[in-house]
Amino acid sequence: MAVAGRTKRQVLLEFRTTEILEAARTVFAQHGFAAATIDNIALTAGVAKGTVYLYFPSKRDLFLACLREGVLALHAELAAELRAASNCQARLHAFIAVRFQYFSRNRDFFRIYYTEFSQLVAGNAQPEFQDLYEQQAAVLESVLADGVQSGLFRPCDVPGTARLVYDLTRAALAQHILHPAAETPEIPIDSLYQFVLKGIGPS
Amino acid sequence: MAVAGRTKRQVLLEFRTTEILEAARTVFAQHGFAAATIDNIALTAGVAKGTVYLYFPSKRDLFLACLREGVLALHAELAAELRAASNCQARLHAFIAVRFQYFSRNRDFFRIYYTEFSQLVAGNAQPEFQDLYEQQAAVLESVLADGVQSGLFRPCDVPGTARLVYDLTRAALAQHILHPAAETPEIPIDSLYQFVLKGIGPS
Amino acid sequence: MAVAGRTKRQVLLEFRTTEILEAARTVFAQHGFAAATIDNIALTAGVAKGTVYLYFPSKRDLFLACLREGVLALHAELAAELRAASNCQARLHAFIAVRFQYFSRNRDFFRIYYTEFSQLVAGNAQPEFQDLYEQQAAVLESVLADGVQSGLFRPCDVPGTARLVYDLTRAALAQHILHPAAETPEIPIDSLYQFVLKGIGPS
Amino acid sequence: MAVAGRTKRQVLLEFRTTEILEAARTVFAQHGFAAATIDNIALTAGVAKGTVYLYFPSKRDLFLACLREGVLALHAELAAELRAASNCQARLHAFIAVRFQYFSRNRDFFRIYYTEFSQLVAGNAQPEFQDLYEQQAAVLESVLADGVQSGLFRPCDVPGTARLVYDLTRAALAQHILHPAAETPEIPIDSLYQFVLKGIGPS
DNA sequence: CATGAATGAGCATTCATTCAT
DNA sequence: AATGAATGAATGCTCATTCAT
Repeated sequence: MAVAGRTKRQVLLEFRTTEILEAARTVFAQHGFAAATIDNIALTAGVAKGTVYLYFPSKRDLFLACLREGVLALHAELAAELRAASNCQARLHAFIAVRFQYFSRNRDFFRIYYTEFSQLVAGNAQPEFQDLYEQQAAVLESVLADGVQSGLFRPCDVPGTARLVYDLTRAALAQHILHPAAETPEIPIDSLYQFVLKGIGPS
Repeated sequence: MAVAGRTKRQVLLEFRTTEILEAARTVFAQHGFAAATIDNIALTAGVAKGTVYLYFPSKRDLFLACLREGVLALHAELAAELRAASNCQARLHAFIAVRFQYFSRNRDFFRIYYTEFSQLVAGNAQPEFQDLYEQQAAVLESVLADGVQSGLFRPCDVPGTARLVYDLTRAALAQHILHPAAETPEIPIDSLYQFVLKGIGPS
Repeated sequence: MAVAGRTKRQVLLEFRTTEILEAARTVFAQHGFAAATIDNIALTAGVAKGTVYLYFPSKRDLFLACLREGVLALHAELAAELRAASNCQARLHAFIAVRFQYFSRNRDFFRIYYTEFSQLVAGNAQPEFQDLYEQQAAVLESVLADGVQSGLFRPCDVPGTARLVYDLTRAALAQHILHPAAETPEIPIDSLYQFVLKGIGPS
Repeated sequence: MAVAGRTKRQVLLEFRTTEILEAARTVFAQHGFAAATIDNIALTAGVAKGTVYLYFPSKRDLFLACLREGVLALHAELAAELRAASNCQARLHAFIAVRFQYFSRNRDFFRIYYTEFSQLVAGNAQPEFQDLYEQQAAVLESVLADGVQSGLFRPCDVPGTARLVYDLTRAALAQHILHPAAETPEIPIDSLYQFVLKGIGPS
């Protein structure tokens, strides 16, 4: 009973947390951080305003929780795919493909992610988010470093190029999410992969 | 006399406008649109709050004026360099170089530019800004199209690739502005240009 | 339980609404619409500024609510008295008497009512208020029409005369409220009624 | 020369004063006191904002000057007509007719007059205006008193009845100005006069 | 636990008034 | 005398946060 009680409590806690997080993601994506209101999020989540504060201490924290949750899920998917990839080129392809597919499935999250990323540029980002960002860059960096060592990629400034590729995929995604006409996420993936591999110079 | 009087007025008008615009750029860059306050901008500009409204009808208008001014100056510089370039590869290089150099010189403006750009992704951008954006993409597109036709670039989806390159430069700039350690803007330019031309694949 | 809960909420809602409405009436009567401030109203009501906006969406709405509430109460009293009156002359007397007595009891409201009425003249009145005004004029008109038909009143331009009498009572009330020396509302009522009936000409 | 110089100055002073006063009347009539702006008045008068303050020390003073000017002109016309009238009934008729005709010719002024009058009810009117008002009431009162004494009017509470008649004409005017359909000011005058004389009772 | 009424700091915007030219 | 740029106090309204029920 005691165990079941605690479990039930745990379940409810998680349920509410998820519920509010999802509502927040939707609202933040639609209006941006500043224009989103706790009222609107609570309404969307189907709870009272005060309830939001039982689960998240502040609006900013709620926003960051949205960000963290999405980024961690993305990282998990990416890690799985990278493990499954056989060589560096496959891992590079996986890096691009997973991000494309994940964000295509979670467009609301992408809007939040992209907006917050732009805060990085303004120098106002949360340290935690910056760390998550750096972490991903490091993953890609190691893929590139392996590739260069094994001769599958041509020698280059690995950290700089890693960031370049990282940023490029984000930028391409922004295009893709921005112009939802292209409903087929596969094509941009390969096209992007080819661009990264061969550039636009003459063969 | 009349001419002098009008000139004096004109001068004051321009002076104040510039003064306020510069203050606004600084404050918007530091805090973002929503968190910036007119009070703060006025204080920074060294004028009273009401004075700001003598020159700009609203906070939003002031923000857009910052954006417009910077974008137009950038476009002007770019147009001059493109005219001076001898062939498509030189023009592609100029496209990348001018943007890099302009934004390196105007970092506050870049923050505003980048943030507003992220609003494009959220679908909340001003039509005027979207037009300016599209216009630049079109410029790059024509450079690429010429290059493909003349064989200097390999055949590709020109509009898509143009956006890719466009977005890549912006993303690389974000990196560069974000990590101001690298005070030498020349290296990223060439490195970026090489990346665009040859990708990272093995030669 | 549910009923009690809902009732309690209902009670609080009505209590606060009334509380704010009364404060607003006082403040609007004292300063007029433009010079009244929400701050002052909130202070008078003993609530915070934001609370006012929980019950009324805007200053203008609050003002109109004051107006509406008072006018509707007046109309209700008038309707009851008119039903109780036996003939047209009695109804005319009731029309005058009820208005006199109601406004004597609600002087703050009269100030608001009278001020807003003057907006009618400037052509800036709310349509809703204009409707309420016209409605009352129509009531009096039907009293006069009946009276003319039954020979109790002499033939005349009924709509025009109705407005004349309507306006006259309002004007007389303004006098009465303005000079509160005469604390006996009965005398002006009969004196006014006699004036309406017989004018000032020689018998 | 000195005389001419002073005269020229005098002329200009009067010209500007009138110019601004007329503009103010128009703007106050259109927007009411609170919503009227000095900017708008200056623009309408064709002078700079600061110039208004050379002729009138404050917005409120400008408003009161509008009021005073119009009221004094009305009083002058009324005095002339009263002197020309042969007996009390003629003077009563003149009282009604002059006011009707004057305000019909000066509708903008009527709006200001009427609005300010409603301030009297709220107890916020300027003492000066109250005096002007009382003065007119006294004029009418003496007409009525004479009439009662000479048997042309039936005995009544003279002061109270004077105010009644006074207010009635103002109210009827409001109707007339409010519903400009009736472009013939003569009819309401006689109709009003008859009402005052005979009331609506059966003959 | 959940609620939602209440709070009040905060901000964009307006405009009467002043004063240097 | 005339101007109009500059001022800054004033105010309607919003919304994150708190807390009594």
